[in-house]
Amino acid sequence: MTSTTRTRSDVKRDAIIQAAKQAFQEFGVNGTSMDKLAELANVSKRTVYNHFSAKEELVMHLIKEQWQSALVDIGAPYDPQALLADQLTDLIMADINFMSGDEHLELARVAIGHFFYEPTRLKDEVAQLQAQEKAMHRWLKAAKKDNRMVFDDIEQVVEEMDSLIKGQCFWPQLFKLEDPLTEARKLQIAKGVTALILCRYGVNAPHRTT
Amino acid sequence: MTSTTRTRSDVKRDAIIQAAKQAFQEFGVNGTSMDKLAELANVSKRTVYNHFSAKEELVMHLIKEQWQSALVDIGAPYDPQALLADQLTDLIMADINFMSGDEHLELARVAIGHFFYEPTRLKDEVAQLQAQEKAMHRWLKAAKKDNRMVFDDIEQVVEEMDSLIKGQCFWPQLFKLEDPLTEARKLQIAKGVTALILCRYGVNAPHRTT
DNA sequence: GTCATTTTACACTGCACAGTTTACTTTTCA
DNA sequence: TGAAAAGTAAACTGTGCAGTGTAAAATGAC
Repeated sequence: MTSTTRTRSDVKRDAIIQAAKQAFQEFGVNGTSMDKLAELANVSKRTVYNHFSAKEELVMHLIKEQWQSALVDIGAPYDPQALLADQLTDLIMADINFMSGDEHLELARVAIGHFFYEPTRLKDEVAQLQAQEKAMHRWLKAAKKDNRMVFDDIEQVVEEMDSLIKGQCFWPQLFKLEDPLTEARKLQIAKGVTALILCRYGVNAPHRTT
Repeated sequence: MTSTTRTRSDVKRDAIIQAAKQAFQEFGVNGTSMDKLAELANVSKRTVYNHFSAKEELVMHLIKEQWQSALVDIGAPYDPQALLADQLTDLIMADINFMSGDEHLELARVAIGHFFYEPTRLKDEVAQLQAQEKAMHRWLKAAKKDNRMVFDDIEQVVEEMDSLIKGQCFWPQLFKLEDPLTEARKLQIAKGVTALILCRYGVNAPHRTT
């Protein structure tokens, strides 16, 4: 058992972080007073300030450290032997699982809500996420080199896939406009996106010139 | 000339509305005090309260009345004579022009920022926008009946198009992550979406079973 | 020119909330 | 077991801001 958080201090700290994550994502940073937060964490307000010298520091801890550590490496390199459709669906599923996972969604809600009116800072935070797209990038490039896909502008393809995925698995969930996705629904979406992309850019499909 | 706003009262009122739209979208409702707002509008604070009894009322005026009146009817019914691709590109262009128009973008920023942590109210506001999708809906249905498109689930097709459009013409602009779209770029995106959708659901394309 | 309406300046109330201080208690661990 | 470290409750400070009250001044209709 590596998990038992040791000192009482650590236990309290975790309680604060969990309560903050929960409250900030639900009511927003401005909608959560430090008194309310302390109460939710079952901790005295002074203890909160012993761990985080200011509210903003707590917010930044969530956005930087916690969100950082929620990042997942989306693996699976291109495999010339396997079916394109299967590989792509797997890649997309991995992306969907990350994007629509509770941890990511909650922290994204905190970050986006907090930086909504500060485009510069928001851009910085979002930038680190774009790294996730690199796996898709590499895979597409390999599939093209292997002559199983055809496209001029890889950025366009990535953007189209990204839009399709986020539009169905991220934005509606971020704003709680829709219920969380079931596994079946995720797979259905992944297959839909795969079909769309391969139909257009897979080698068997007819192409229209841009 | 129908435009000369008559009474001085109306002039002031307009100044307040314009200043509020500008300030709320840039700094957020909470980030704009009534004193600051009055100053921006070149109006005394008391005058603001003479026109709108509370801050929230001003916000709701922007979101309800102003946003309402920014709605555009996206016309063009299905035409069995014309090329599918041309018609669809036109429809999408109309959608893009609306979605990424300054008026819509600014009011959306006010509304989404204001209701970020109130999913229920946000859902209501967003719902009225979905009406815009009806034109696309009708067109797709007509094209299917005319045997020039094939699909099982029209909702899926609409959602895919919507994701593609918003992902490239709305979300990045809403958060000011990207520069405003040029006309050329809009057309490029519209053609990209058209190609993707027709390749998959147009009658000449090969189909994969879901 | 006069009277009603509207605007303005500015002082004022009340509240919510970030952050601090104090006096006291509990936990840790050497 | 006892001293250092961490936690607690509650009162307190200061600030920013929504909204009000008031008396004087500008505007406009007739």
